[in-house]
Amino acid sequence: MRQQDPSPASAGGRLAEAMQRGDVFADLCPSREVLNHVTSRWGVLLLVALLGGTHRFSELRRKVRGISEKMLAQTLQSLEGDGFVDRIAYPVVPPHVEYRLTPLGQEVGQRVEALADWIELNLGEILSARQARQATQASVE
Amino acid sequence: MRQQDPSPASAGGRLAEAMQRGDVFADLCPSREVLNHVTSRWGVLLLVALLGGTHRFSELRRKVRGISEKMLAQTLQSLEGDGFVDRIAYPVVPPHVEYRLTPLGQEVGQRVEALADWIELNLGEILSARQARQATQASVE
DNA sequence: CCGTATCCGCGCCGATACTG
DNA sequence: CAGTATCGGCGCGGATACGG
Repeated sequence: MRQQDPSPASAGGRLAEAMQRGDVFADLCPSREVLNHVTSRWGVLLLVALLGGTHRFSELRRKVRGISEKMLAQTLQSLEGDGFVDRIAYPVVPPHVEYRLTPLGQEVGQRVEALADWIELNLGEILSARQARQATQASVE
Repeated sequence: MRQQDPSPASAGGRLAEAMQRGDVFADLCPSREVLNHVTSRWGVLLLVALLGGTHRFSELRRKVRGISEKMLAQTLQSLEGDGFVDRIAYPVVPPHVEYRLTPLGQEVGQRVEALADWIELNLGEILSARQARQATQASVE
């Protein structure tokens, strides 16, 4: 191994430890499954949307523009299954259903938003780094 | 809209604002593309691995158990393209190539690790929440 | 209004073989 | 050692239609 001092930049969390054992990568690993739900295409956006408070099905559909009913229902179910969202159905006609984050969901949602927001904030720097590299490439060939 | 007070739980970042305009969801949106790279199946694991320091291609292949050469090369290229990793090739035979995080990559990597580690830490609570809900289901039907 | 069911195309990704 | 090239399965997810 190249260097095993545990504190150069990252302070190595449990994930880093688990990587050594190789048991993070089995796709059936529960934490990988949860991570996939959370970082999935629509999971990220739904968590951010729900950080804004309780929403109805149709409200989420409008707010998360471009999502199909199928994926909205499916993603909400997976997040509900992980205990991140609560589904509250009022027995009226026409049906009225509300979704909101559980305390657990708010915690994970904040971390997801922290990541997404960082990217949004630093997008300029990221893209200009891309430019610089393309210029280098051009001068080489 | 149900509630628009901007400070119940999340303090709403730029992402939340952008969602209203609907320009976060275009799949060609650059920030969505970067987010997809970072949260992709192997992107997460590579960033965490590289938080541990510089690695060679074959070292990453061993550390991130289960990844194919194709996906390793491909994911590393996308991360390099976003300015998150540096690729250093030494012109010797046999070839010797090292990968390490840029300062930008360390920042994003820390946020990814924060998310992944939180899940790992709270996995017990997540799974027991699932249990509780299944028990509820069983008693209902 | 809030979903479920079905069909199906497209792209991700693993396997394999090959190059510098 | 460090990749690229090519093929092929299969699952994600969009479109559509239907039910409570």
